[in-house]
Amino acid sequence: MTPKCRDKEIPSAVLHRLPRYYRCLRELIGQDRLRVRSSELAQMLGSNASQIRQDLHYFGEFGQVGYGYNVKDLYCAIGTILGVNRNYTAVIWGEHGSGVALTYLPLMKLRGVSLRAVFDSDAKETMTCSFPVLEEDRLVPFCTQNKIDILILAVGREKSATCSELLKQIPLRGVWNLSGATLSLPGVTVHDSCPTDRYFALCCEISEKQRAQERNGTP
Amino acid sequence: MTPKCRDKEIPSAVLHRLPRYYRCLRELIGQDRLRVRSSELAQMLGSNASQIRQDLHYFGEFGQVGYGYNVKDLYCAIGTILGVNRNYTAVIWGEHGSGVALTYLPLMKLRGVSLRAVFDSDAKETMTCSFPVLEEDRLVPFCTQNKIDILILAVGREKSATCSELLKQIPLRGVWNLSGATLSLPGVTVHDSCPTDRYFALCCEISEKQRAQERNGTP
DNA sequence: TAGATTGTTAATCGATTAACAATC
DNA sequence: TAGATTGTTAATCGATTAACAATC
Repeated sequence: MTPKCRDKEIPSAVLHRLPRYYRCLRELIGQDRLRVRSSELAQMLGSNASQIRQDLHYFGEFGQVGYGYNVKDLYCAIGTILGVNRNYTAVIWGEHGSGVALTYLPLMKLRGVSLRAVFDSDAKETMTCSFPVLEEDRLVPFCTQNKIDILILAVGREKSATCSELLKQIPLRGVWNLSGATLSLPGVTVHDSCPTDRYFALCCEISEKQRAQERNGTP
Repeated sequence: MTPKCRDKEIPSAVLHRLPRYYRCLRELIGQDRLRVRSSELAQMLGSNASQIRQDLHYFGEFGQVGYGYNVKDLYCAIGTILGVNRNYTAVIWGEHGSGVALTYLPLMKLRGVSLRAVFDSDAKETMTCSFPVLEEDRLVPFCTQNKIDILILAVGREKSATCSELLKQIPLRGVWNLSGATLSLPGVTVHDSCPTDRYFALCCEISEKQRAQERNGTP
């Protein structure tokens, strides 16, 4: 039941769906479900049974023909693929409170997320934080000494331009870049995701619908 | 130079890239650039000149052969497509501070985003907020009376199950669903994006690399 | 004019869905 | 056993990239 060691890389579309599968399975465990069919997973995720089987197939054979999947086994297997039990350590680098703000999102309490510190100089007065809030000049030594794996970059667009140089001094494994600017850090896995973009994609779709209505004369 | 009224729907891949184009063009305006080539945009975005031209082509002909694109014109045109000047109004619904926390992200100060209120019962003690923080029982009347367009749902997974009924009572245009749960709201455009998922996708990729290294015996 | 760069069609690539033999 | 459901291959669909004529 251990994940296959495929030579192929995981297709990016599959990789980005895995966390959703993981959440879905955690929910099923909460409901004390023991087995689940690909068709059920598909329904929960608004996807397609074929896709579920196809996706899981990249990692091995987790299911049993005529039965389905064992919920706990599949949950553990996907957890392993996601690296949840490697317990990567993380810090947040924000400004004007954006760093501390992120600690209030449900994310930070999840299994597999080990937040060690927040760097956010001017946050102290405006909100309380249950993680240590440190000064920016401690960023490089702190991350180096504590072998931090992941940095969550939540500074604004303007400041982010100046961050690259500092980040190059830290032996990170990955950066989750929420700043909106483009980072180039050789050897470091960088995932960009600008929260703004999702909001405006939603606006765009709404606006499209409105335009269509206006064209058709619906008042 | 006004966007074409194509009958075709915007392909989802294109729609999700538009906000990035928009950000990119704003940066160029900040640099007082007047014109830009598709190849330059491509480089800034880590994409492909062909793709830029192909994408823009869905909306009309913004460029000039042999010259490129006028930065300001293109910026305005994409703004129109995104619906920025429709100035959709929004509220946030969070809990345990997650709602107020979102107001600290740079998002909320952008043009085209009109945040009107935050509903987050137990946030008041932990942080200050520059937007009105209201009690949850005012959610439905407030949104209805003020004709709120978009609701940003930032409550936790558990609570979100109970939100649907309340949300159905509000005539919203769209919901940006950060809760991780699946919402079904007939007639309302819903965009799901669970911040957790991006973090774990990053972990997954890092973990994959580590596995590959371990296989090859790199210590 | 000549060089540059678009709009647009065609070719390629990857991702999704359908179908079904294998089998518990 | 018979029914159910997987793993897996094949077919379809959509998205990306390449190529080039049109033209400023």
